[in-house]
Amino acid sequence: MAQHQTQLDDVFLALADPTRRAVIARLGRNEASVSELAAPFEMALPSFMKHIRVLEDAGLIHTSKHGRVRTCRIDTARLSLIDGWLDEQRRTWEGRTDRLEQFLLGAQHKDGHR
Amino acid sequence: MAQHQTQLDDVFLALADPTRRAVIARLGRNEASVSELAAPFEMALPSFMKHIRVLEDAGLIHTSKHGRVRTCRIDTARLSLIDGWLDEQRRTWEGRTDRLEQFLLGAQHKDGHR
DNA sequence: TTGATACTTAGCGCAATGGCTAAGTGATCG
DNA sequence: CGATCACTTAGCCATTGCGCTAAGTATCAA
Repeated sequence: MAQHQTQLDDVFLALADPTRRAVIARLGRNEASVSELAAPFEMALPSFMKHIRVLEDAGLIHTSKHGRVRTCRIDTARLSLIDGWLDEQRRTWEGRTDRLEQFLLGAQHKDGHR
Repeated sequence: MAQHQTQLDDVFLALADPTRRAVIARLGRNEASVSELAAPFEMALPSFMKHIRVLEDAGLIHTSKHGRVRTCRIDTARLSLIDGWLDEQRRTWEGRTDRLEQFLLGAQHKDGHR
């Protein structure tokens, strides 16, 4: 729960960057090495590596090194964290609509409460 | 499309903070004034107002001022931007799975899947 | 008209982000 | 062995994020 909070922080923060979203989109197709992933971008490799690290810290990707090559894989489950949060919000505001309807239907008056 | 990118940047960034997610959750129930929204938090009002501004700039909420009270409302449509992006990713990696299955089924060899 | 209320503006401080270069490490190739 | 490749580490720098206080503005209430 408390952990859940900072997990969402990390996931949302990680996705708040076009480079990192592009990496996620790319890894959706298949796994890839760091340099394959970096190729489309103009930035220096150390800069790019920071993005990889951010994604990994957020749990959105996992990486492993074989020889001198680090291979990156997406963790699709982690993106579902967002689904969960979104669903929670939707339940809230759909509930709100229900109560609003009850209010509008039930109390033909002026003000019902608060 | 180009705009779409920075919109996602702003939305994800806005949600990468527990205070702001709490505000969104709260506004899911009903609209509220700034000071009503700020009440549960310990931070100073100017600090809190920055969060409101970030949410508004991201398009996640809209605000309007009547007298001295600024009222905030959620823009549920904006959260759907995220749904769109998530769906896009899912289509990508589900497509990947299909191709992987095709490969695995086409070439009956060693392992079935996973 | 005076005072309280509800922001609002301005500006400070510190930590984190996102870019860079330079130099290092450990494979792999010729 | 020596060169090359694929990162990796270290450190610098500018900008941004998120908190604060102090002071200002505009309502509204009495």
